[in-house]
Amino acid sequence: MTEPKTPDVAATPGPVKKHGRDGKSNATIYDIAKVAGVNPSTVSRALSKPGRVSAKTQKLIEDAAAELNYQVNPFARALPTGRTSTFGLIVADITNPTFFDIIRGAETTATVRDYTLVLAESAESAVTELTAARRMMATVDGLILASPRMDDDNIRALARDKPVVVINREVDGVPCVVPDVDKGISEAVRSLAANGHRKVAFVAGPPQSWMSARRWDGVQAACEWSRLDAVRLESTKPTVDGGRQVARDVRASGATAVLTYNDLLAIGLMQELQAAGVVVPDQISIVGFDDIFGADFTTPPLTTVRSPLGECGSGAATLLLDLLQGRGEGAETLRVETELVLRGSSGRLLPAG
Amino acid sequence: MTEPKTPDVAATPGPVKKHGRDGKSNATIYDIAKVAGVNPSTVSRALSKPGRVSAKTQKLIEDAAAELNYQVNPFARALPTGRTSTFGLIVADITNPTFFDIIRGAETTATVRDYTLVLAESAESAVTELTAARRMMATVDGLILASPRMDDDNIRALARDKPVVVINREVDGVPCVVPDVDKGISEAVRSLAANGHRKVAFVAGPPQSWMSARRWDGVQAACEWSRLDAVRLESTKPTVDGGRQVARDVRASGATAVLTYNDLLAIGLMQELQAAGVVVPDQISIVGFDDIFGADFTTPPLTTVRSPLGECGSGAATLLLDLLQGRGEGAETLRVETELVLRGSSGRLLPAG
DNA sequence: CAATTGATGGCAACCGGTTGACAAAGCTCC
DNA sequence: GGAGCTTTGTCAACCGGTTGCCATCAATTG
Repeated sequence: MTEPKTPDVAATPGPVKKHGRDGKSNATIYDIAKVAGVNPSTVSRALSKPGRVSAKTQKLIEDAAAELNYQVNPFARALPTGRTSTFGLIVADITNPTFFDIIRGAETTATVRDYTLVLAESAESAVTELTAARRMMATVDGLILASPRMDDDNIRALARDKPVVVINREVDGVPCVVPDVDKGISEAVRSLAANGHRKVAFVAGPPQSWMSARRWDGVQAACEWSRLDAVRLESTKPTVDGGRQVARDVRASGATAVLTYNDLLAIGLMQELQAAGVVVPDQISIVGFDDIFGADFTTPPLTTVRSPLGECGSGAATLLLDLLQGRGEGAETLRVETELVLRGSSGRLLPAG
Repeated sequence: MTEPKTPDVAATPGPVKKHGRDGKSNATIYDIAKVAGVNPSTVSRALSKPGRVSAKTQKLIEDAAAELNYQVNPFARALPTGRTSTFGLIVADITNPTFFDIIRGAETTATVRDYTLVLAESAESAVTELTAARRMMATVDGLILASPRMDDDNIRALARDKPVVVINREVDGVPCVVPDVDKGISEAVRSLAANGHRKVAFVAGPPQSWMSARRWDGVQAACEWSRLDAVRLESTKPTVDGGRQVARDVRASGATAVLTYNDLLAIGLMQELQAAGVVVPDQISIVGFDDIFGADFTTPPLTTVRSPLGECGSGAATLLLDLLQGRGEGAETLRVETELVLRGSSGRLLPAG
């Protein structure tokens, strides 16, 4: 049944492949066609073009397919069509828990809609990122870039080739999913103001991060509104360690409340301050960004401006898949809300003891 | 140059594909052959079989390929060969941070060796897992199963088809990567014994988890060695929430030290105990497993038996790729060491106040 | 100098599913 | 009963590499 069509080569069996395709799992539409007594192309149509063949033939073919437990060969399908039912997700840093939820959201949506997720990381390097993106482009139907580091033009160039969705950054002409930071930030700043704080520090993230710039803008605006002083501090890297390192600057700044570019910085900062005997939140209030996994493990648990990361991931995937399946608009930007998650690391400012 | 070979169909242009392959990025070996003045098959050989063509022709072809900035079409290659330069990783639960490091390790190794990682999750369901595995089998060269929930026979069945590597479980006849828990556990138990504890509770994980069983075995053995009492408690699910729920049982058990199946349980348990006014570690010592991201965010930071998860991921990927590239042995098991990470959640037992 | 050998490139079949063109069959309607 | 239209299935080309077999040609050897 499944013998090769060229009987002559069968004479030289060749090396026995340990994991050959000689199992029972490799029925083709030709096999089905033979069993059902129709032409292979009819089988193809029955299996992919709904309604193109008569109900009777349809059933015949489906039965045969089931009997042979047929599964399409994705490569054979991808070759002529270009469709792969696969999309790529490139994250700046797999180490960073911010992306965990994004990955999860994207993966879940992919599975639900019968797509497969392919994952890559750029190690925070624009060059690596572009390389990975190019490589992926060949094998996927579309691409999601989470917090991309490459410049806008490169992103648009990729988007010209296949659908691309960007997370955590706005790029003209490309569909994006961005948390709208204003609501969360203004909630946070108002809460700090209400607790008697007068001077707020913002610990910035990587210089090339679009989102860091947005957050600093938002903090400035909100502070102006609430008539608070805002100072900006720089971090070396957006990690727990970076947070520890910036503690000195924070104390020197004289601010009684700190917002950090992300939760990792906040956690590191809090650890270092507490180690130095500073009581959080009595002496300094700390507010992070993102509400990553583990943000509530700390003592006190971290107050943070939550970005719905899972929603970002699934939203981006949905946007992309809609685009792929032709029911997408164009380059629309999906805005998701941020909100303040009030926990223990921020609160009333007590008079210095 | 790149016009279709059937000029008649060009008369009916068809719908303009927004993301067609009409860009400049789709040179084929035929284009190269034309430029270099050789046969397509020669191009194919030059590009994949080292030394099969003369150095002169090789150069000619490589230049032409570079000029056209050619990239192989992975599908066209996969179709006749079955090779895809891709492997799959199925994790029980993307939500669970245990897998983050595993994913990262596997992804890094994949990239280094020019493979692509495809990710899927099974949502802790054996059925979903098997479905995902089957689906993947069609598109990957090999598979890594991290903490699989399906039974041994199904794993072996998959392994018969293509190379499979299992993480966090031992399956006869299949290469595995398992943390050797004994060292870490005995360190942990000895430390507890030295601190005056006499009764230790173990909070178990999912009943079908191989690793949970191993850890319980290890705890029993170590306790016997150190002449401690060991009691086993059950958790509803291996999460922070599950840890909270088991707090009542822990207190009722009379144990002064607890080892939990994983860090999430430990963290939840600690939160709940602290909320009830129990002082950790003065009244109860808590030891987790895995040393996941965030295990040191808690106050006190969590003592835990570290499994080198990243190493598991990269080790499994290496094992798999070696197998794929023919330099693997057979079903060898890679054992990685565990070690006690002593932090603040365990320590000397103070006399009850 | 002829014969043997090895290196090199070309030919053509093949992987498995897709799709435009077309023909046969079925159906309606006058 | 036949013209005209719609359904349904077949044919064959095609996607882009891979590879066994063979022809060619140059190099080596007796």
